[in-house]
Amino acid sequence: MGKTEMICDCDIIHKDIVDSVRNKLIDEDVLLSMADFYKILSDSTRIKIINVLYEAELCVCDISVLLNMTKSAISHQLRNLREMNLVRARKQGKEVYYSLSDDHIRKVFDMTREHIEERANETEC
Amino acid sequence: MGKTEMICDCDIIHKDIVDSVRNKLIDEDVLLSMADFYKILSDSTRIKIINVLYEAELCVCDISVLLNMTKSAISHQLRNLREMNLVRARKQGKEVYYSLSDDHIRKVFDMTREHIEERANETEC
DNA sequence: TTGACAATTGAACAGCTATTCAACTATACT
DNA sequence: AGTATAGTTGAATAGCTGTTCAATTGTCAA
Repeated sequence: MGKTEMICDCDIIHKDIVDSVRNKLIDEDVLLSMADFYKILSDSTRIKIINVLYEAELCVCDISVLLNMTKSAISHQLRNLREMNLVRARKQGKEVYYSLSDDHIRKVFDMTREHIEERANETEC
Repeated sequence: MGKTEMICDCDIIHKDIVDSVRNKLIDEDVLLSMADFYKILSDSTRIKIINVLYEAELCVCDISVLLNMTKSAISHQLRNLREMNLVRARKQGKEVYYSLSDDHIRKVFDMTREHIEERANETEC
């Protein structure tokens, strides 16, 4: 019964609990998308870009100065953020201005920030 | 004035905007902690572990069966999750039972899930 | 048209990380 | 004590990813 191939070599599996949990699991595609969503925010350069765009619409040049990184490095990461629909681009003359694509990312950002700063206070003791 | 070393080679920097943004930026340590927080959730195996522990306290064996992965792989990732205080371990006899360490991770998980599923609906058209 | 510059792109490289494998620890049972 | 099993650990490997560098595109101005 169950999987044809069992990688695990255990005897003590709590069959009833395992079966119960299995029925409640989230669809794997959704889980993978969630992981991808977190992944895009898990890089220090990208989170810094989100942070500066949180405050204003900026061109690649401005972001480069604020982060003290090359335009190339910034441009590569902006591409990733754009592909995940976290930022949008607006071209005006030679420059391209970037901004956060919607308010959802702001909420996620705020929430995580609060979480981190709470944790920082907790560990003070 | 400004940084001693300028990596960026731009001329058109919007000095007023850049200065204004710079004053509002979040402390770098907090940003790095936020990135680390996202990083721990950005792996498919870890997010699956969170998902199963969301439903019940489980031993390593149970998790291995549910994810169809070796105990070693699961154990390595549980270690990462433990170090980030996302899960806690309770030893009972030979087995070690894992559970989510608090409700905060549940809220973050729920929120992201909603976000992903909304996005999935939007892109249906 | 020519020159200058903002921005993008692709290839290469270096650093990181998840899984595998084997060895090991700890606990329970006989 | 001896055996079996749950779980952990460290080293090695393979795959992924962020930055750099050089080349290129697109736009503006003379």
